[in-house]
Amino acid sequence: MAPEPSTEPRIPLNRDRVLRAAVAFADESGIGSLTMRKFGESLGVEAMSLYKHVANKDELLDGMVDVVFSEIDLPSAARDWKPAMRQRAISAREALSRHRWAIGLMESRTSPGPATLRHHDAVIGILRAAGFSIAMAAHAFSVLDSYIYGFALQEATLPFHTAEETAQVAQMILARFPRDEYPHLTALTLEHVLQPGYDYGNEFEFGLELILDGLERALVNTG
Amino acid sequence: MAPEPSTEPRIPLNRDRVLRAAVAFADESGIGSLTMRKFGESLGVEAMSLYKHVANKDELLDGMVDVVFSEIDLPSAARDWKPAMRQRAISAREALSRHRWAIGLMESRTSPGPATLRHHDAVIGILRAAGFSIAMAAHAFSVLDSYIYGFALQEATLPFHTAEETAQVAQMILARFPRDEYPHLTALTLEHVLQPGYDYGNEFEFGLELILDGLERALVNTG
DNA sequence: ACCTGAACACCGTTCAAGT
DNA sequence: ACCTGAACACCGTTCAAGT
Repeated sequence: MAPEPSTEPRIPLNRDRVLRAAVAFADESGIGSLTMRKFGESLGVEAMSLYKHVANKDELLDGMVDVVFSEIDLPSAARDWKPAMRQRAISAREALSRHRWAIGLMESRTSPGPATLRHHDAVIGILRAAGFSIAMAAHAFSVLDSYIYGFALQEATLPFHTAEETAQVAQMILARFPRDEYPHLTALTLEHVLQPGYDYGNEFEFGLELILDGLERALVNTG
Repeated sequence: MAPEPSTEPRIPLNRDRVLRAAVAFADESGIGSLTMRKFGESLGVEAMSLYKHVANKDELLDGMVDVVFSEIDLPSAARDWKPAMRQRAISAREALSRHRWAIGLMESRTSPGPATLRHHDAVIGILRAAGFSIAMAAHAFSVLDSYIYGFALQEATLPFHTAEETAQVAQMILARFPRDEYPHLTALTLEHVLQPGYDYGNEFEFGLELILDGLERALVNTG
């Protein structure tokens, strides 16, 4: 009853809309500027109205991480386990790269949301169907997710994201200490990182294939 | 409260002492309770006195992470690359496990401290001496560190750290949804996680050996 | 029954006033 | 020249008062 005045095309908020708006806000302004007041203002509501949809800020942050997880492709059960795991790893990295604040939130996260649980369930299901024992499926899950999250964390930590920024930052760091204090780090920076076309993101696939090959070997040897 | 007795010799603060005290404070009370005021109070000084030793709170957090890195064993150049990398990985995990707040801080970290740089330099040096090409040393560095950090992140994220907590939390999560909603996750939890003696930390070595073996293979094949 | 402005108990950081 | 209490501009969250 009591319909909204149609002159005001105000779409009512709900939990889902709040979470998606918060993700967009963090993408644009950084998680550090996401305060209940400023975020509320961006939606045209008072901060206190947000508490209608989330119990508190922690729950908002939990929900945001779950939105990011929902963007990760569920691994396809129609494919062999290896391409399925490869695709979901790449998809996970892309999602965490689109929302760089997400990985830093995971440490303080209290409880996994439905998208997270659904994703974990699908991964375990595919590994089990491929013949991994329960223990080996747990091993595989652990090493793959650790790698994905750790890589995302390193990418988020990098203070540069373009070639120019890379050069600038590397020069600045190198200039801060005598050249012979960290000789190997200096050499690797000069001869590798500062070479044209360098992009740390390209390192992801090397490690991913190394791990997938290792898991294949473990599956063949011991199930 | 509890004003310092003027008879007690007051050891003057310096940057190093402040950083170490902050690490101990975060270990005990959690990084969430580390405010400049409360931390200052724990040292018997006003919050403003801390700004004598660190420019701001961000610099304090940066310094704390560097203290954690300084606790990681530098990899020994006297050993073969594989045992050297294994030992430093285990040492890194232990340090990050002792100071669980540290991994969550890394994402917002602005610039690496001397302990971090020294550590990176030693790792690259050992890999190069073992015959890894520059590109392959960069690959190895990336996959090893991603794995270590990601594992630490997952461990810090786990809402349980003892067997009883594990059982409690698992039961609670399982109770939250119908048993057939996440069947594989449920099965793995019941048949693996809730079995006596389960400790997620034990998963670390499986992935570590898998990665070290993969790197050895890559070294033999391509340098 | 709902909404929200004001208030509360905090933050990090600045700075003028005091020694 | 140093130190620090008070102040400033924020926070997340509560709640009584108003509709």
